[in-house]
Amino acid sequence: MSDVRVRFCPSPTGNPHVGMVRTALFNWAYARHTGGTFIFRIEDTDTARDNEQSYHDLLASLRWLGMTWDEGPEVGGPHAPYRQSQRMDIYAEVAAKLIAGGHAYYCYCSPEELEDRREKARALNRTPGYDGACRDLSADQVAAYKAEGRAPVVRMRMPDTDWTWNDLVRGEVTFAAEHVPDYVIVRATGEPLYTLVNPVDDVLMEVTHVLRGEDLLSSTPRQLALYDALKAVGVAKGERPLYGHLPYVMGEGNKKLSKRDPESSLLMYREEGYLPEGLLNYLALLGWSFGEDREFFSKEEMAKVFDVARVNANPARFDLKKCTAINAEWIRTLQFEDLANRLVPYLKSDGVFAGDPTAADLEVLLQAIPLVQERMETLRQGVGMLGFLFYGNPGSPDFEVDPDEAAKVLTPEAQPVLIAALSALNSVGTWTTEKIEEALRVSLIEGLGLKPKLAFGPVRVAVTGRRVSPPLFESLEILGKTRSLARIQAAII
RNA sequence: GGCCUCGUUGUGUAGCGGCCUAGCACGCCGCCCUCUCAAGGCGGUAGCGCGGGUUCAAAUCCCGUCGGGGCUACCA
Repeated sequence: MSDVRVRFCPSPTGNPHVGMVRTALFNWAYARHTGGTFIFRIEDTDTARDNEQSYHDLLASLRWLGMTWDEGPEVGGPHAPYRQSQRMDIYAEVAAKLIAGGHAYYCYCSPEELEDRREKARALNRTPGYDGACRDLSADQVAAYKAEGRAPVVRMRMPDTDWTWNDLVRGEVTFAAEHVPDYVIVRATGEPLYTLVNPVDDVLMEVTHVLRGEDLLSSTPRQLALYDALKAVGVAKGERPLYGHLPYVMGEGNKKLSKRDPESSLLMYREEGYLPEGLLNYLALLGWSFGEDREFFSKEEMAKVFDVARVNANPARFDLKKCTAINAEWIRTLQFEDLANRLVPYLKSDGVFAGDPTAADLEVLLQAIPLVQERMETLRQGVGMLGFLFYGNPGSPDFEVDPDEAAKVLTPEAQPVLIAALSALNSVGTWTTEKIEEALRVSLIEGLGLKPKLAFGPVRVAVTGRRVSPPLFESLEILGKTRSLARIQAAII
């Protein structure tokens, strides 16, 4: 066990999204690669935006993706609890120590006053940060503010030094002291902010490597300062954590993939029938590469070779087509039974199965898997390809031919084809793919002199309801003679 | 506006001074295979943002410039 400790610490607001998953994946992979510890922490200190549903979605999502955490909600650990909403007393204590040590102070400026002064700073082309007005208030001034009924926030007293760190993915990054003003760590209500709780917990949970989104790059200097202060008051003991800022996952049009974009929603991928393996594989490619021109790999294979140093700094566009292509590739690698099992929930939710499938249903499904496996890109697409095998069963919808398809293919000219097919199939003795194919070829290709497309098209639509279907002869075999003939009969006017 | 950051085909990347007339994958186009659709095979399309340096040699190093993005909260 190495002493690498990384964490994934989302805040439970809204739907889990893919950028978040990518961050989790890189942290997870780094922990597994180094034999370190993957910590899962919930940053729910913003009571206005956090919600319980989102919290549950987060846990369910990581579980679905198969990223197990070593410490965190539901599994516990030496630094429990791992939900910040349950650690408020800790933050209050730390804040008090920081104030006592002179590293933070009460600030009585009102939001309006602050905004006013920020505007003025902007007008002078200065960084519009806090001007330090309350840094050294006299007892009288404090008393006066209190008499006005003002409730103070707590602000960090930033030392007058430049901040440099060696970013794991970007190399050396420096912020000049003047661009990192005193910042708020505790609200006037007494609630601690992200600016406090995040670094404090990283320290308390002994996090060694902070791998997070690029959006937090500019908050790093403040966290370095806080770390130093925590050390000065005896809360922190070891070294500063190392920071690595992962590039954004962008959506269409060079915009950061926002939670509102449908493509960003992890839940959507699950509903559409993306495999965890496929999604994770694709996400790994955003900002990182396996090397050796290899793009298809499992998260375990990724973990074997993953190194933060190889992470790319430039933002990556999320490409749904490529994501889908990789998912399709993953589907093709699945064992028949595995794929069948994964398909069942989708067949149920789309109403193909009324409830749990019967043993007979399962048998048919398993037979049909080889016909559809290489044809579907998502599990949900499989439902559309397989439905015709089950429609008309008790509890399932009735079988019917898509009206558009019927209009195009089941024309009056197709009637002789269907009649010939019906007769030919009726005399097939042993109902096997080979016999079926032979009968239809003899009857329609040789007998009627039709091109294959014109010969089999009407039969395909009559039996499967669609112009695009799994291979016809195999489908007929699986469907069975009785139902096959009945469907062709039904298409004859 | 200020600060930070990023810049290889449409997209994701490989590339770490000569092996690059820039490789791979997805996409797109064409052909083959073929009962439809896929899968598979073969071929094609398209890129180092721009300008200066440094060097015998630059996609690779330096500077500038332009463009994108982020931050600039009592959100995270």
